Amino acid sequence: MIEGPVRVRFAPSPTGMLHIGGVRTALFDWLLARQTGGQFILRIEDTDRARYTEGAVEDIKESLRWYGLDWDEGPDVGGPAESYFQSQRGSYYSSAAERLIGSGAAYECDCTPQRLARLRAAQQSAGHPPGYDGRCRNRPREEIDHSRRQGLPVVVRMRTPDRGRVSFHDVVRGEVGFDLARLTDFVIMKSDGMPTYHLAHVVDDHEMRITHVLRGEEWISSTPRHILIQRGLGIEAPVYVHLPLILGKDRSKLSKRHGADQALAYRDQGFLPEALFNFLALLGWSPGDDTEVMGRDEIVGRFSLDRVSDSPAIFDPDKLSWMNGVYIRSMGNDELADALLPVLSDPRGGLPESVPRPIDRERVRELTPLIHERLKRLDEAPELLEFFFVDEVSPNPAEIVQRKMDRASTVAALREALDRCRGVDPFEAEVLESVYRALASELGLRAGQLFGSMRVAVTGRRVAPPLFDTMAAVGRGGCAARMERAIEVLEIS
RNA sequence: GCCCCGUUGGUGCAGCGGCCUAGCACGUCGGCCUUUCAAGCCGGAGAUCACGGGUUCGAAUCCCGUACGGGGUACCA
Repeated sequence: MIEGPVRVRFAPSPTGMLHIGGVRTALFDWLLARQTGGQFILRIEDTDRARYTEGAVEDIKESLRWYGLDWDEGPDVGGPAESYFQSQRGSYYSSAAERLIGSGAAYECDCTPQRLARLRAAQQSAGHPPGYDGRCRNRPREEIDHSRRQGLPVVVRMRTPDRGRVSFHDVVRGEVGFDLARLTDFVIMKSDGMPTYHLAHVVDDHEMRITHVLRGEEWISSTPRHILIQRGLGIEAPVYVHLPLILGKDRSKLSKRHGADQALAYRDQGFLPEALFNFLALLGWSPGDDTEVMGRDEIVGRFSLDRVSDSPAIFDPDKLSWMNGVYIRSMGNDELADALLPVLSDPRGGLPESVPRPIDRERVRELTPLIHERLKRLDEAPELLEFFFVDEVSPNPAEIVQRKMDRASTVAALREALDRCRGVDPFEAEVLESVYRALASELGLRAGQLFGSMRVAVTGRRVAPPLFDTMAAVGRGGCAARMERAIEVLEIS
């Protein structure tokens, strides 16, 4: 447990749609902030002009909102450290870079990309590790200024120690050490005047008084660079928490191949944010006992960094589906119906276009109980409810005929069923059941035989919600018409 | 190549030196319920705790090595 409020940030780079791994990181940030009464800050790291993607910032915000991760400072809500876009915080980075140059911790470099590429190629072919060779370490100021006037690109590099070790404490992994000899002078200011990630986030985390840095494990090996920059600037390091990566079921990096990897894809596939929240919380963390289904508040209460796993978390879509089903079943009827309405109305994947819009909300509320516990994802509803909304279904004759029956006996049974249909009063499940149970025994049929034929006749499907509830919902007229149609189908084919 | 991290049934997680004849969940198989499918309930199969050495009275748990997996090694984050 952490004593005192934390300040944590989620700092995505708007280079594409937000990935599910990013949401998990943001979730852990958020949990920590809410648990300790601290602040969760959203900061946009848009220092890479080449990879900037239009719409990515909107996607990040929309994703966080859908998952219920509200930020206390950042875009749209502002805050004391405004701006929360790195592209608008240039002066912080340039003055930090100047200080580093002034103290000799960093220096300017006018090596061209071509030279660096050649250097790298030579190192690789010679079997050496790639890295900057330090050509500009002691170049006189005038030479660099001259290059700048010539329009040559000039960057700022950290002067890294040639030997020694740097080590830091990671909450998840403990003491982690690196040999400085293999860390070459890295760029902190690019030639376009933008800082690199290494400089920018260190400056901002300090400026924004971030206490805990939670990020993916892929960052652990660049942490020594961040320590070096902090030392150069004379600022204190935050607490580092490197979260285990999320891998697919085949233990490779999560990607489109594993199904949805984009944060909002889950919304579009009919998952509930509460289910994803719960599921994602368990990716790299566990409460210590066998509890799995937990609501937001319970997770906020039980979350703890020292229970974060140090081995990768595997994303199991089957388990997510199961959990989503659990959350769907826990919803109230009207709540589910209201969630289903937009899904059913969707022109793509919703009910057929022939069903007039808007879809009747009351009707959906009546039908929801019939599919409630059969649903794992909201987007399964249109398929399950379709036959209630269309005028006619087309039953397959082979499916109407049940085991140990033939066409003739089935037709005879359906004729009787159709006949009884007119006399059922009121036309409700309970009455229907007693009428048709009686019919089955009169005909010498097993209940399953009669009901099976009727089910296919009325719904057009072999698998459907309980027959009599379904019939009551379809109504007397509809049931009669559909049974007539089934008899026809059997007779003409 | 080099550096860093990891390794418990098909899968996810629990286990933090004796309570482990290794627990829970997903999946799977069987049964009950039953008009189909679900849901629910009951039960089963499934792990020499990656491998090899140590330390210890005692190791899934600590140490070393090997194998395998992952991450990093940019004027990307």
